[in-house]
Amino acid sequence: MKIEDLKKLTPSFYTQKNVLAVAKSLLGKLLVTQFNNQLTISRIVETEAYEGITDKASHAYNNRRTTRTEIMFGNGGFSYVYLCYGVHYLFNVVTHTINHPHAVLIRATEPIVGIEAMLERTGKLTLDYSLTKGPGNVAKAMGINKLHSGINLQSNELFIADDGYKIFTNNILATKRIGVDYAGEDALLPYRFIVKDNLYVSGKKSQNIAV
DNA sequence: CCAATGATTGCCT
DNA sequence: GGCAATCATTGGC
Repeated sequence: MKIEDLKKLTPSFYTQKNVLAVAKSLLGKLLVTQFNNQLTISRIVETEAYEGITDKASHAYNNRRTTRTEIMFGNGGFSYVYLCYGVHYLFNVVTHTINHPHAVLIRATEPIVGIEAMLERTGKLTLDYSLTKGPGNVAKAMGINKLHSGINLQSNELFIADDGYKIFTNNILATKRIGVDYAGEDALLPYRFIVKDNLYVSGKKSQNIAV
């Protein structure tokens, strides 16, 4: 796979008003990073939607606008990366338009290109499903950190592409979001989307992958 | 200024 | 299943 063959998702994809539709559409798309000339690609299999100022689980809830979340208040199509628990970077895609701080968290992917680099970045010796299972692991394997917050997803170093791979609607499951119990009734919203039976989806025990 | 905390993970029992 | 790691950000004083 060559980077010039990959078709980036357009700005109008990201500025859609329905963040749930975007979160679902992102399933099956390719997350591409090329930092320091190292190409890594993985396929998105789990997402979570954060619906702006009315969503108690969102960093932008109640129009809370801070230095960290400022990028969410800008136009869709940019990355929002932040440090969680002082330990893990989580990669989000900003959606909707200016002053509508919606975002989609990428929670799990399936490694496609640059697996050696991913193993090196994560300090793993062998490939198993934990390599890109869970949002912290996705960012680590793809080489995404705080420096990559606010990047335009039309950039060549970080973007999402469509290679024609289709996920059918009946293979998508919606569940409540993970780790947002503090959000009261909003913690129950079915805003997490997963590819049915995909072994990289978070929450299952990892096992070795047959070669 | 400073204490509290989290959109998690992995190791321990 | 329980919990420690670890720190930028946040909000209160």
